[in-house]
Amino acid sequence: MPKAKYDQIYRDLKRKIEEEIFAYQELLPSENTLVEEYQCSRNTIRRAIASLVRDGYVQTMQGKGVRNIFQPLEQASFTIGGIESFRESAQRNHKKGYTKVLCFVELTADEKISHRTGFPVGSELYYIQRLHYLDDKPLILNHNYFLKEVTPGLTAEIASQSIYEYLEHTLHVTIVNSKRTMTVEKMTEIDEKYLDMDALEYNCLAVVSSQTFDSNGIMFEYTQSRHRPDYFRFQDNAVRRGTI
Amino acid sequence: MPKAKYDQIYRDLKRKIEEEIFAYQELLPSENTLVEEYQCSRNTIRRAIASLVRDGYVQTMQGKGVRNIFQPLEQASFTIGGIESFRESAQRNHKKGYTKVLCFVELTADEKISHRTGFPVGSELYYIQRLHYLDDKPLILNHNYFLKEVTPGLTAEIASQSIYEYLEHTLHVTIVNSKRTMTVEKMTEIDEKYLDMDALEYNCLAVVSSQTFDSNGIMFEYTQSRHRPDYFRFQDNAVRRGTI
DNA sequence: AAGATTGACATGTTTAAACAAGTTTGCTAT
DNA sequence: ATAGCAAACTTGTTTAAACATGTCAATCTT
Repeated sequence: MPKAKYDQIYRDLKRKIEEEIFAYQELLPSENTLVEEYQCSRNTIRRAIASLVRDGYVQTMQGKGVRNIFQPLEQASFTIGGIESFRESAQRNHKKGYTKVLCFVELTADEKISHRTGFPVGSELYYIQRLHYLDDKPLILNHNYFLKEVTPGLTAEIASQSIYEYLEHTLHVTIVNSKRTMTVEKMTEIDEKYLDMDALEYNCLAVVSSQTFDSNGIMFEYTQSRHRPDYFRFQDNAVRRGTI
Repeated sequence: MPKAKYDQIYRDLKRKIEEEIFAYQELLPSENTLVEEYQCSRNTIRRAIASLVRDGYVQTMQGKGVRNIFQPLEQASFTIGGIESFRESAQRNHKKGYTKVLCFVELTADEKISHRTGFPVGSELYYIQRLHYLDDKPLILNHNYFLKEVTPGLTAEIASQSIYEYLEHTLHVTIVNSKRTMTVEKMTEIDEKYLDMDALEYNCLAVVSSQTFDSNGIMFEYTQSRHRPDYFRFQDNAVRRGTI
């Protein structure tokens, strides 16, 4: 599937790091060595390495080399990060997940919705409320707004499976960019009703709001995901400017 | 200060986007046009644009152009994202911030600390507990562990000012990479004591744990930041693989 | 009028080369 | 023995060129 050479090299190096073929704190082979190994130009190697840096897998040091700083982390809980659908995340964590559609309506963005979501007033939208289960526990309450113009033909049936699969494979909408904001919010009655939080004494949720853009640079989705706090974990890697 | 050409172009384009010299949803000038404008090669332009993509400022579209998708966001609350110290964040948000040191001790990592922080057992550490105030409100309770070997001479006095300024300007330690994990945790008695949370009925905190690496790829800091939820906001931009 | 083709132009990938700048190593002159 | 230096590495920046691939509009064909 990945046809670009730099992407193949990136994946191969990433695998070797994850499988500890390169040890923690060890230096990777030099760029020129990798050029010979992969039979490509130095630029292509550097591009693959830049991706590993961005992932927090390695650290480059001018004059010295490229150090492996990857440490496998406990996957105790459900982890997000990157652009990934609930189904993909569930699969990656080897859990069985399913989705219940609580509400599926069409509506037009008024002033209030526009301000909250970023869609222009008057936009024709699908509004979907969904509950995501992982190992039979309701973990995420999702409020989705999709721009009808970009995502025509959406149904409750599709929403109970994977909306993203429908978008990508049927409508050929490609997701390119997603701006996310994470906050902590007081739990509402609706949250309490759907997420089994009685026994636990949390009164807050982790809330992830995201605006998603398609390949035309059009924002076609606004989603608010309300996560049970005991199963929420977000990973991130920040790199000093200049490396990418 | 930024001497690299691609970095200057990146900053200039970023500024033009922020000042809305390029309108939202407008296409930027084509790469070849920018090549003439900035008198550089196409690769250098492409590198600058790649940085803007990573920031979520623009979106590239093969065959079409580069679209500005930047929208100024409400900075109502304290925002983190990127590698930035508390002092820098406060300054960027035009708030006056100060820091109170609650505890400053030296200790050696035992099994328990090692497991929590990722430092090897036996590491000589500074452990610092700090409270960050913004506009006279205590917002963040910080637990810092610094590797003594990399950060010698740290004092409570320095900790009450800016540790990062000391590291960068006095010790010339450059921070390169920071792995962060965000979770939501139940509030403890200590949290309650220091963060004025009585009136509000939150019983949770936003917790950011981070491991920070220096330019030698050595992890020299582990920090757990416990944020008052009503002032916590984390921004992020996820990009589909292949763009960087 | 509708459909197909072509050419101009956009970004995406890859190579090659040169030079800059930081680190390490080992030799040399003292 | 050691301080200093130079050579041989390392990654970082920039240019130039070629070709691939996607988009769009004008034009040609039917």
